[in-house]
Amino acid sequence: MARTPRNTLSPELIVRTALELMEAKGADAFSLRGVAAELGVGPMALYTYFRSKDDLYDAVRNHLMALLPAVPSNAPWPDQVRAVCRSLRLLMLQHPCLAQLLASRPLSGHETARVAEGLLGVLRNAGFDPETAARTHTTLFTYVLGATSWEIQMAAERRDPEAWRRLRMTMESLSAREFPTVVELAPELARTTGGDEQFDYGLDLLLAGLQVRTPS
Amino acid sequence: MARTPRNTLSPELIVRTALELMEAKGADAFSLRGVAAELGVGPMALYTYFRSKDDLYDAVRNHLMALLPAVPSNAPWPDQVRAVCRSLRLLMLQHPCLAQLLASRPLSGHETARVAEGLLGVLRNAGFDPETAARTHTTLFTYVLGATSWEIQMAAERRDPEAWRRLRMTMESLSAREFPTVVELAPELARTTGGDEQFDYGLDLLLAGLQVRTPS
DNA sequence: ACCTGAACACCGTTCAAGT
DNA sequence: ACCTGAACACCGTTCAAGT
Repeated sequence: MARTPRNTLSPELIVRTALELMEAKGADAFSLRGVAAELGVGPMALYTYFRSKDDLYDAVRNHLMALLPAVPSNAPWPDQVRAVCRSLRLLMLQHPCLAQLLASRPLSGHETARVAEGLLGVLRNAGFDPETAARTHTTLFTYVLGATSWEIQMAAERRDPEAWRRLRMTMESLSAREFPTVVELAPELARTTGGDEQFDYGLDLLLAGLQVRTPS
Repeated sequence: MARTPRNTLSPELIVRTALELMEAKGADAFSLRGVAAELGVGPMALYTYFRSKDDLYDAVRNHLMALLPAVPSNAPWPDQVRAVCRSLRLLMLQHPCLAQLLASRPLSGHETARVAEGLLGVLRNAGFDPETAARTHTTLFTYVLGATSWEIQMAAERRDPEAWRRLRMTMESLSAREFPTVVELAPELARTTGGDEQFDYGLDLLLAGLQVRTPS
């Protein structure tokens, strides 16, 4: 690793390098010392730009959340809601570490403001009162978070042959007397661990429930 | 810490001690060396019972998931679904580390079989076809996971004065031109970050959407 | 089998110092 | 201001050895 000359470091460069490392080796394997080594500087060089490792985590999370596209205008509100939720899921799928970053660290507020603004605006324009709009936003956001995190985890598990073998093993060894339905529906369960169809199914359930309460 | 005599260690004792440490200091601060110290043994003593730290994580997760109560029989199926989802949420609230344990490590399959069996059985008895039952189970499970994880994280943030101050600050400093709806609905948003009411709101949305497709 | 003790290859972070 | 280098207090885990 060549030694980097002075004054070539920047917050953006560090965030970009950190993100690359997280996506290459997984968010767990990531370390400040690793980033520093990749940049060809000593570990302490990073402390000029970030006060701590958590600070860098926040910066990476903000960097990723800023990539969220805007809400499409001129569409029925259910389609707009769908678009926001799908965008967030897609971003998480493209950057799997985002799920962990959103779940682990306290939020500064800025990152989630964009997705909140998108959803809340759509819901308010649709005629929902403030309380219902806020409740619906939290529900939709946490659904996307949970569904996509689970999907990512399951996909990772399928890629790891050892973990996948273990899962198949225990699924097959489940007592048909203790878990009759799980055993019976094993093939269906395997097919519903992720994918666009599964995500949209849950999203449509929420939207269908919401349309019952539609104002106007 | 007194030195523990031989043959007093057991997997159960280690799991219980690990769980206590995780709940006292948070899942992040938890370490094998810490557990060993608490038990009054050397770090390597634990390796007789667990092959690795991840192995111990799995054991703690299994231990917690086994605490899930059974599904109430003799009730309308929507009430049964509600009961299962609420039980899982309650378990997560009582043991906040469970959220992280479910999200971080690959699953052996055994832990989730019980909640799956409960939900799937209820849905199949209600008359849903296998595919719909499986899809609905995944949707409900991931909703509970996402909603409760978020709730726990927000509660932790409120307890940390520094993090809470930062969040309030950025919420108040949000540009009213860039984020008009978030600024307008700030009080409502603050009230919908968790709690029984918020959880049930989302759950009822899903159930309402589901009842549209009810067979029979 | 059950457990110890030293050692290895890591961490994040502090502190004093250099430019 | 920007960065180095040594040091501190930790990690999980391996390995050889003891009982």
